[in-house]
Amino acid sequence: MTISARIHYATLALTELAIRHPGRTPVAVREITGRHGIPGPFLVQILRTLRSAGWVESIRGSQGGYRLSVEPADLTLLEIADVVGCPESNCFGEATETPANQMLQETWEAANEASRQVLSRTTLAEIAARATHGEQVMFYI
Amino acid sequence: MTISARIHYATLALTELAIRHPGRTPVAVREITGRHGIPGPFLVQILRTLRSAGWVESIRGSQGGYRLSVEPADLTLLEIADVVGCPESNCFGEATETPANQMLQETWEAANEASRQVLSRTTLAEIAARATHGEQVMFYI
DNA sequence: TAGATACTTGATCCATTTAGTCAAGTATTG
DNA sequence: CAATACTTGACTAAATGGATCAAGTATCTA
Repeated sequence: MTISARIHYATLALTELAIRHPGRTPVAVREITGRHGIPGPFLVQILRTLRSAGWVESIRGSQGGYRLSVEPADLTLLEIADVVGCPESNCFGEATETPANQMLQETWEAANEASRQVLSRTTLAEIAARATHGEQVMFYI
Repeated sequence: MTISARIHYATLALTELAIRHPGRTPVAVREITGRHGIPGPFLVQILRTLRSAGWVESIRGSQGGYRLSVEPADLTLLEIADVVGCPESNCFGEATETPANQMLQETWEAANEASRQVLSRTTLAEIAARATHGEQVMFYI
């Protein structure tokens, strides 16, 4: 579970959309890239992935933008990382199946699973809630 | 904590040396690459790193090879991964310090720490012991 | 209906990392 | 002296991650 910039950006963007979720107003890409330091066209690429995952929907034309199409509480950081990140190919050492090899594979797997557990316990809603706390916007909702 | 082939190979090699540790006989590179499916010159490169970490010593000349210079029980998988793996640069998002950004950084860090915990709880000695069990060599020592 | 806004798509590029190789050299043993 | 085996440094090749561009399409507003 390496957290790439892609995963980080994706989560930031989703957080932004989650904060603006209640109103259901589309948020333009430029608004997201402006607030966080995300390179423009790169975010577009990431949003494409998020859309094909069914988590955001896009509205074209003027006044268009992106909008969350799932409940923030239903989306965990693990799911985001799995969809946006790379396929995770933890399968070396197929060649020789020595006991040492197998034992190690299991340990690597256990370590990986531990970090996945952590990510699966945090939802987008929690991130958004705590993020808005910091910005003192909580009280205006 | 991505487990690269480099880390996997390094641990396999150290395990091999740990098994042969009691006798203190040097083990040639070829013996290690033979038993596990490790590409020859690549392992040499890895062993160089292990030597500069002070974990193995090399004996030149005929009958030479590599030998463990630490106790297997004192070496954890985490230490191996840290020395052999890449430097781990988890520092994106320095640009904007939004609350969302900070929260995420903490969560990524927590996930990473969880997997490090797992790796820190397994020692080379345990791997070696269980590996020899499988090979039924335990009884001949 | 024109024009501005904003998403869509596909191709492309660059830098870094990872994996793996080669060759010339040095030390040790028998 | 010859065989064995480590030493060193440079080098290549493929994959991945990060990022950009340009031409196109849809929508709203004046």
